[in-house]
Formats: sequence, structure tokens, C-alpha cells
Amino acid sequence: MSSPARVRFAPSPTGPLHIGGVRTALYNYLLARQSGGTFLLRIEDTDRARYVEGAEAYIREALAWCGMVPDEGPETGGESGPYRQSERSELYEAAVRRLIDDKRAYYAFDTPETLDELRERGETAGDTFRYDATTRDGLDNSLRLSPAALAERLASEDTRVVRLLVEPGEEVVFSDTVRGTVRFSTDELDDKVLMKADGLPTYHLANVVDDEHMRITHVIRGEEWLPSTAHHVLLYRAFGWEAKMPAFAHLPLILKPEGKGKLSKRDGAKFGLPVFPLRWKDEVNGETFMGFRESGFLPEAVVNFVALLGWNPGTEQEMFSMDELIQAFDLGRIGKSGARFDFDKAKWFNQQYIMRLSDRAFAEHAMPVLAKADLSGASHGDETFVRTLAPLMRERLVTMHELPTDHAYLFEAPTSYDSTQVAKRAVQVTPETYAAVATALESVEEWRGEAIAADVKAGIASSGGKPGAVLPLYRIALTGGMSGPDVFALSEVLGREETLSRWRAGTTAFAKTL
RNA sequence: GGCCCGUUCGUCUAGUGGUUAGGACUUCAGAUUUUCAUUCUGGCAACAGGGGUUCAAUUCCCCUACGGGCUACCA
Repeated sequence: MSSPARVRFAPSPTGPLHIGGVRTALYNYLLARQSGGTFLLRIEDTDRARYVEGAEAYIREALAWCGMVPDEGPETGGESGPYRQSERSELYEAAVRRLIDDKRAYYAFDTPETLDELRERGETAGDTFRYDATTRDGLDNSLRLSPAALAERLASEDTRVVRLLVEPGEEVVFSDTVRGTVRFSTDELDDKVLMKADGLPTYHLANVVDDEHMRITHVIRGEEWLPSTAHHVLLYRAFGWEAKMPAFAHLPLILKPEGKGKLSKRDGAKFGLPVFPLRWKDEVNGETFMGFRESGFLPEAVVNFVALLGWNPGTEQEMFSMDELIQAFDLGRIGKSGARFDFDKAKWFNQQYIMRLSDRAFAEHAMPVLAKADLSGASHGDETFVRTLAPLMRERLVTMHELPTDHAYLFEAPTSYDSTQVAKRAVQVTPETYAAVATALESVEEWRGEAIAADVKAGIASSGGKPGAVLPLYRIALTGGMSGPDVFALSEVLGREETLSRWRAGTTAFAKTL
């Protein structure tokens, strides 16, 4: 076991956390738990324009649902707080001042419009404009200003940003736990903005400063950050923190179920599947995105599924509890290539977890789903009743959602019958047999599956009926169709009265079809 | 376009300088279940292409192709 890791999950509250974010959080969490370390949540809310109300609460709830409660964070507090970047401004200001004093950063007064224009012009000329050693001298920044001129400029109303001074001709080399040695030439790196015109830091600055101040040991994040890691290394270097820089691990991205590109929130609607842990409603345009939770998924299944997207233990084990994941997880075994989001596999995991639920847990998971379902009668609100359903239903549900939809007959009498099946069987059955079955049901001594089966079959035989025709009808009378659990076990949980009532209603209807 | 990263069955992946290239999902067939599901058995199905290095490459190197990411005063 390694020394205690201090890791952070650092989302930006610009919307709901999608499944890729869940995985990033999970890997951080696993490393923390495995090493006896600390998992912190840091909210990177430095972009005021994209800030979304409710996103932070969503993130917290999603993490909690998945069983990952941060040890430190905006809610829980901790020794490294505050945990929202918007509340840490002094730290960034001090850091930036230090960089400027050390001539590792400078003020730039160029307006966004000027820069846009330069970029556009570059594009038409066939090359890319970059704010760097080759261009900075011709731009509006403090590098060539005398101290007096700069002071005057700073006192003015002009907007200004602070940029990192990147020296050309150097090589930035760092080691990534997933990718190995990665190299960048500073010739390719631009003078990244560190402090925006609104006085808030950019991701790059805030991230490095916070990771240092929070004594983060491992930065585990998505692959989209790999290119900018070069800048981050430069920042660590500029601050003199390079020796205690955290280890980096850049995770491969999660790709769309089909087609090209990384998974996006639109893919949920496009493919009719959830890509978020929890449902999310966009308050601005009213759009709703489905969540795994609301789609009837168990958090354990989602965690298990997501854990194996890009990581594997090297054994053939696929089912992992959180504790087992903590035991088995290994940063070094994370794959390098992007993993496609395979919803079929997610469903399979869910089915596996539902099968392993105790009767009680089954009912606990089913109740909220049933409460929202449009079902008549009261049985679906009766937890004791729902618990008796567990042994019959556990092995035939992929998600809990199917309980009130595909298996509504558990809670209410069927409103229609599978007519082709009925037509095929009803001609082979006499009214005497229908009556004999009803009598048998009435006289079953002990209302239990085996006894019901024995008596019903005896009734059919005594009336000269064919079991092969009657039994399917018995099922149809109870459920409306041809699928579902063992009919006699079902009869048992439904109770004598309900079973009889459905049988009578069914046989009446069957007789009419002749 | 530039930079960086990647490429084993349809999908997630294991794996090795010499293997019948393994597992899981999906799918197909069969058995069990007078239903469905589960379970079991079996089948289809992969080392992107081209050059090297080597007695031997899926494995090591190079190139190409393809895929992905980044290229914002967004993260």
C-alpha cells in the first residue's frame, strides 16, 4: 500500500456532472481510500459567465448517491478551505503578484477584439496566431513599458489580464502515470492568461495554486487537460514548486455510443439513454436530461460499470463492490485509449446487482419507483407486499423501472389480454374446465404456490381439460400476456381473492372470443 | 493547419518476442424453465496497413492511415 494520497475532484459548476466526471471522481476516491488518504471536493467556479445555479448541489448529490462523500469540501469544510475558488481570490492575487515581481508573468492590455482579429487574420493566412515570444513584442503589454508608463497604465481604466511569460526553446517533460513520459516544446506554448480582466484566475493558475496549497499528491483528471499540463509544469517551476509537484494521471475520454467524438450531454437524448447519474433540469431552457438513478439504476451498478470503463484489474473479475474496487484499483492499469459508452453493458451490470438484492433491499429500491408510477390500487405502496415480489422478480428485471411498466400486473389486474394467444388456446378449453379451476382455487387449503399448482392441475385433469391449453390461459388471465414469473408463485403473492377475481374476469373474456 | 495522445472480436478488454490470441457485453443455436427471465452448453467474431529489427513479431522501431484531445480573458 502506498503512502496516503491527498486527491481532489475539482469540477466546474457549469452544469450536471456527467458519467465521465463520475469516473474521474471515482478514481480519485478509490486512490484516496486505498491509500488511507483524503478525498476532497473543490468547486472551480472561476467562470462567472458559465456558472449554473444548482450545479454544485447536483454534484454533491451525485457523489453521495454513488457512495463517494468527500472528506473535505465546501460542505464538510476542512483544513485547506475554503473549497470554492471564488472564495480564494486573495491567494491567487498574491500568487500572481509574486509571478509578476519575479518577471515570470506580465500585464497584457490587448482587448479580446484585437486578439480575435489577429486570430482571424492568422487563419486566413494559413497559420495560427499565438500570444508568445514571436508576437508578444508587437502587442500591448507591460513587457516593454517603463515602470512609470506601466504605473500610469495600471491606474487607468484599461482592462488588463496577466499572462504567463513562456520562454521559448525549452523542453517541458513530465511523467504521466497513464501515458508515461510526455514532452512539449515551449516553442509551441502560448503565454496563457493567468488572471482574467474580471480579476478572477483562469483554471491554470487556480488549479496549480490550489493543488499546491491543498497539498495534493495526485492530479487525476480527463485527457483534455494533457496539453495544458505543460503550462502547469511551467507554473510549478515559476513558483519554485516543481520538486513537490503532484503526480499526473490523465484519463482516456469516454466516447459516444456510436459515431465520433467524446460523450456529450446531447447523446443522452439522442440515443435515449442516461449519461448523467441524476436527472438534471436546465432552469434556463427547461430542458431535462435523464439520470441513471431515475432510469431505475442502482448506484452500485453505475459505479461498477464506470470503474471498468478504461480500467481493469487484470483478472477476469467483473463484479466489484466499492470495497473491492478500493482493494483492486491501480492507477497503472488505466488504459490509454478512449472507451465507448456501452449502455448494454451498463444494463447488464444493473441486472446483476438487482439479482443480488436481498428481499428487503429490493423493496427499498422499488418503492420510490413505484410511488411515481401510474398504478391503480394500493398494493404498490405496500412495502411488505413489494418485498414478497423480490423472489419472483429479481431475476427478470434489468432496471427497477420495468416493475411498474412491464410488470404492472403485479399491482393491478390486466386490462387487456394477448388476443393471439387467447385465440389459439381458448378453443381447446371447455366451460367445465374454467369452472373446475375456479372451484380448485376456492378450495385450496393452504394458499401456497405448490398447493395451488397441485389443486389447479388436479381440477384441470378432473374436468378433462388439457394443461397445455389451460395453463397458458391461466397465466394470461393473471398477467394479460405470456411472460412473467411462475404463475403459481404469482398466485400466492396476489392472494386467493385477487387470483380468483382475475381468473373469472379472464375466463369471461376468453369465452366471448369464441 | 499546428501540437499532443491513442489503435487486439461490433463494444469493454486480457495477453505474449514463439499462445489453438483468453474473458465479458451484444448476437446466434441448443438444453432447462409447459411462459418470460435466470442458469448451463456451444457458435460467429479481433491483433489498422506498409516497411524494418529478429531464427521468429500482435508484441520492439519507423512511416502511413484512422480515431481522439488541445489550440479562449471555458473549464
